[in-house]
Amino acid sequence: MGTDITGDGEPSSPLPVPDGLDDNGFPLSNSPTSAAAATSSFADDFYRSGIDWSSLRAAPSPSPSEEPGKKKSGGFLVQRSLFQAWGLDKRPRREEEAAGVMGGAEAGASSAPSVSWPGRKRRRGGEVESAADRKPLACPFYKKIPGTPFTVDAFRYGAVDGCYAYFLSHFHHDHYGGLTKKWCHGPIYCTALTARLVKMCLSVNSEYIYPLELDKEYVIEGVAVTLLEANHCPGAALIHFRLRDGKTYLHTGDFRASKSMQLHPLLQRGQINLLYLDTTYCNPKYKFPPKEDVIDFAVRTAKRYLQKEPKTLIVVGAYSIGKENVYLAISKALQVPIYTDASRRRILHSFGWLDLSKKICSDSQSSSLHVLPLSSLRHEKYLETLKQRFLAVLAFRPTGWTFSEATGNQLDLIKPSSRGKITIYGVPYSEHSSFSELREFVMFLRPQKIIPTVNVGNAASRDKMQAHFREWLKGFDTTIVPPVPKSEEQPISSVKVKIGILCSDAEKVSNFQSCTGC
DNA sequence: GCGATCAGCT
DNA sequence: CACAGCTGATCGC
Repeated sequence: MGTDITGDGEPSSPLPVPDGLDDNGFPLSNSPTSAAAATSSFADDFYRSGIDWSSLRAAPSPSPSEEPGKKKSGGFLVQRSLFQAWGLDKRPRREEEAAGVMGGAEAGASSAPSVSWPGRKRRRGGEVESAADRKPLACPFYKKIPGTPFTVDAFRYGAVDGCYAYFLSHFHHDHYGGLTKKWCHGPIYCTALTARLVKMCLSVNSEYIYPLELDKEYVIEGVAVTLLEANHCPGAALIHFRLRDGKTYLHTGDFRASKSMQLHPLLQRGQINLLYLDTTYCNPKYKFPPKEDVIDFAVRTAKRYLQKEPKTLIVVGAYSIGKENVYLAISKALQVPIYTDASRRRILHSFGWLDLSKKICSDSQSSSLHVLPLSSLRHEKYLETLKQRFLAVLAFRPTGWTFSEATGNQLDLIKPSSRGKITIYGVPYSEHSSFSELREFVMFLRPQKIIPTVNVGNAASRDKMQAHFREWLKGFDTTIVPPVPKSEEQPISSVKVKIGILCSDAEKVSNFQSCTGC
């Protein structure tokens, strides 16, 4: 598909990787299926296309004469130096173990390998390896940003060789997995909202956390970095990188593509060399309506049920963060406060989203609108206990999975599941792009190359996605319009923001801007 | 006991 | 299917 972007030549000799993984962090199949071949051809394809992935590779044998501290450009980056520079000359004592090498759910861990590969610890049926025997996880190549010392959402691999800056796209478990209060592998860059959650919920040391404002260009390790609203959960960001040589990459983290994104000056047609794409629903079978329509449907449904039975408890299922607009809209429409437990209240209040905060109450008795973990919607205990105060329960389970070929965009065709006085509606409220939204986004952007970041654990699924990408980009030449006039050395940034100074908590809070995507 | 991780599950 | 977790078991400290 793409033409050579860099002409930088072939990557250097591969890093030593743990047994059982290829040098991109993909598991080597034990069985002689086509999966192994397809895996390597997938990765090879990216290598062949001329992207220089070598910058994230440590020198084959780190030269002892290498000056401590980081090298800004050229040559290899040696992680060891960074630890020395920080006086943290210590690798983690226990490397993360090789489990879910595909990087957790967002990488399709469960579709990847039911095969177990060497290095994976077995706990059941068989011998148990000791922790010391375990091999470290390899960071998969699609989490690394070529030509930079950056990774995105790569916290479960311990210290990643050559990585000086760890970006966190948003605060969902499958992206921050591995982040704990013991984190000491390097600075973490994310939005201010995500930064607060990382500190509050994971107790990560503030000295490692660097909150960035949306739409502001920062220069980090010589690379211009801008975070953009991702239209996913509060604090979620697209990450835009502009390298010194003019190459431009966009990492979508998790996002829901929208028409308004096309208006962003950094997302103009033909300006992205490499797109790391959230391909969660990159399959034509995933159709769902705009979020507004789903919210409208939930509000209408709630009103209808309340009319029939005024003593109805409305329940909205939600993960830690995300889906706030569903229950906020119901709260506003029905003029009822939102009850949820203390831990979620703490998180929601931390958003600094005043409209939401003022609706939250801590007394379950005084509210007929409750927000629960999605898992509680299965257990009927909670619903049962509340039946003492309410005569009926109407629950919403908002997820992009709630789709049906038949219903498609027709919300009124949704059939709830009912048992007694308890009714549960699965509503197709998605915080990821639908297939058609993905297609429109990609066809607008016309990136030179696309790396899917979700559903990559399965070779067949990767091939299907690549086929879609080819189709979408067919007929367009892949010449990238330089985002800046091609002339002499470009200053990397018009608005330079100093990075490397730790903000005080007060500064970080005052920097907070209300969540535009909410 | 506590925190972290994993298999299994939805 | 698997969103983005949760649960219970297990391990190291």
